[in-house]
Amino acid sequence: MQRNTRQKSAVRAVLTSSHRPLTPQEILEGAQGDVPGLGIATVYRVLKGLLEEGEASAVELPGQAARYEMAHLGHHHHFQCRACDKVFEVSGCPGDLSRLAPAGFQMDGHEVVLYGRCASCVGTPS
Amino acid sequence: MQRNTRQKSAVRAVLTSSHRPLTPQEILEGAQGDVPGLGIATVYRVLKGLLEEGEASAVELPGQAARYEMAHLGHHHHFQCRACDKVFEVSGCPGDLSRLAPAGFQMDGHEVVLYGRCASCVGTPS
DNA sequence: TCCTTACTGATAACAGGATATCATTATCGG
DNA sequence: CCGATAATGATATCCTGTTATCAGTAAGGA
Repeated sequence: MQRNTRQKSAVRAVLTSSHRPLTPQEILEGAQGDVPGLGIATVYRVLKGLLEEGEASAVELPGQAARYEMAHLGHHHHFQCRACDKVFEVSGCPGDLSRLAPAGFQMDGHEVVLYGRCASCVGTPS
Repeated sequence: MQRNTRQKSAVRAVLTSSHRPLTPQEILEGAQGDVPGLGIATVYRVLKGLLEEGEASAVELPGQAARYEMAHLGHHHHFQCRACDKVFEVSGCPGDLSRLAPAGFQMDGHEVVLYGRCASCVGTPS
């Protein structure tokens, strides 16, 4: 039987209110506002459950630990700030890139990551 | 003083002859053809040197350990085969993607990864 | 050729991210 | 309100990729 716990709700709330993918650590810190004693193990357990149920999805970027976001309908990409390392959603998509695939290769998907400075870090010295 | 060793030459040769980014493990196995006793520590040491001198560059893909390739001039991307996991070079580029960045963000680069099946894995059952 | 010392190989140690363990807590059907 | 048990928190453990250690080896200038 599946129970509704304060911990699970808190994790879900943090993911929902943040409109960018979060690391388990960020989720932990955010959810501890609601559930002070929350532990990192629980965050991982809840995330695992949300992934299995399709409620959340993992976001993997080059050279980075996985981040998590609530599952959205539709294909989208991400922007990583080189100053604060936060990852943001990007709604657009360059479109069909299969023309780039080498001859004889069969392409079925793509990932795009944009890099630069987010609105709050523009102008900040590196 | 810097010495030219058989180990260093072997690593360089493997990277040069393979036209795709290789994991340290793949480099080890390839270079052991030339230098049977080669150890993984030496592969990492040589790679570190090549990176510092700009001879090689690291290729990081989402959720993957770093791979290495000899430094090329020019911007390019990669294709990862979902069947054999090998990574291949892609010469094209979708072009300027700054229109995708959220308003107020300052974009200075991008990464694109294509997924699918490489020429040798097309038709292979998953 | 000899000698200095950079380099090597084996392996222990490390790093971090994620999972397993286990006694305790708290959810929720009855 | 109880009681069975799912879920939790603290922490040990795992895991994989990478680096440090150190005695032994070999590159290359003299």
